[in-house]
Amino acid sequence: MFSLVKEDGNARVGILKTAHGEVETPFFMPVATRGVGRFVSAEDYIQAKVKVIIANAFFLSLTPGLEMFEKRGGIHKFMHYPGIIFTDCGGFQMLRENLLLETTNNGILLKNPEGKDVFMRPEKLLEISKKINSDVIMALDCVLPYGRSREQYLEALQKSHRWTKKCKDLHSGEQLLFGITQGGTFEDLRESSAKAINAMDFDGNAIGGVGIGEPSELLYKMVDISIPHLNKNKPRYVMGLGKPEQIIECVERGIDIFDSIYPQKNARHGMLFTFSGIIDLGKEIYKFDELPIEQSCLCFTCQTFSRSYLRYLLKKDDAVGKRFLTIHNLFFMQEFMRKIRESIREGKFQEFKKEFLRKHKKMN
RNA sequence: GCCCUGAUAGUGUAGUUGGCCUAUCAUGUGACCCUGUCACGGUCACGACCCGGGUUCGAAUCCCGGUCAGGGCG
Repeated sequence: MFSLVKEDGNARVGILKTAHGEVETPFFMPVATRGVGRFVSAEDYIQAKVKVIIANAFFLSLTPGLEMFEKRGGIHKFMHYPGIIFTDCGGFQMLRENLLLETTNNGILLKNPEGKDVFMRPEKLLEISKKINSDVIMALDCVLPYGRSREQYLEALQKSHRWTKKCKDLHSGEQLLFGITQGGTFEDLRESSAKAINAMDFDGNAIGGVGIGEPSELLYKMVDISIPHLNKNKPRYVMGLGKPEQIIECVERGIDIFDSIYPQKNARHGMLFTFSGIIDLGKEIYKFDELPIEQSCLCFTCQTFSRSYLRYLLKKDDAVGKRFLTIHNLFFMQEFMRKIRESIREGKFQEFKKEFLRKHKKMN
């Protein structure tokens, strides 16, 4: 399932094997909550060299509905994407006030914008996930917003561990199952959660409940505390991180998997990542600029369009423009991760990191 | 040449029985933000009463003159 290929400090390159092929870690997967990424298609993913995406079991169970997956033979055929697909569990939706109704000892009552409320519990999650037939199932966790009390995090952690364990007990078959740690920003809770989840022996271990408003230093601290207790021979995943500098800091600490809406959402608003720094395409200086976003970039957008045209589409609020901008950031993230892996393989991760961070700031 | 109508941020506008206008809204520009459901998103800042004179305690608002624009008549 997972094997290490090379280590450079705590950073490592590995291979994750799934029912739909294998992928090198560390990798970044874009978010396709309802089986589609905003403004991009499965074709766009392929062209942008995206090997893995993450969808959401909760939302997929609402529409198109589970019968669709049973009839079509799972999510891969349904959305016509041949790569690896993770599915998230619905735990993160606890942070959305408009979705969370309540939590009980057994699960989460979520508001369904399209019909009857859904009680998400381990049994239901696994039933859904089996029909969707994703490659990796994220076990059900209990997530609290940043800034709650220790008592609240402790109570949530007990629920989280109960649900996660239940998922593990119920699980069987070819799909991989990852557990998720919690504990807010409390060091002792993070440590005990990492130990508990690790002991449940999942196919991979995720750190959850971070990147939700806490300072980056606190995030790194939580990762530092968790890592020593998470089996080195299994993939480690920090959920929800999409800022390149956070990703590279976490890779340095031994994290293998990332996901986020961040690169896509910001692309649509004119923030483009390049290896020379961050471009804000909204700036007037790009009005008559015939250069691509990034001259060395091989993505479809950079090979085809000038910044001035892309800026024009951005200002026009045009959906096609949003697609082009998204494609660039998707491609950038894949290139970014590829370069990280290459540097680890060559034993030059530190140099790469230093050089990347030196350039990785806002241009203009 | 005469008459009528109008003139408010870069653009389009609200206000025009005088005070509550340090002037509305949209767009624009600038800054910051966006992290396991991503709205064509959010927050903040910048930016205007055509010019001159008058009435009045007080004028974007009323009066006079001018300029410009549109329309009408010669």
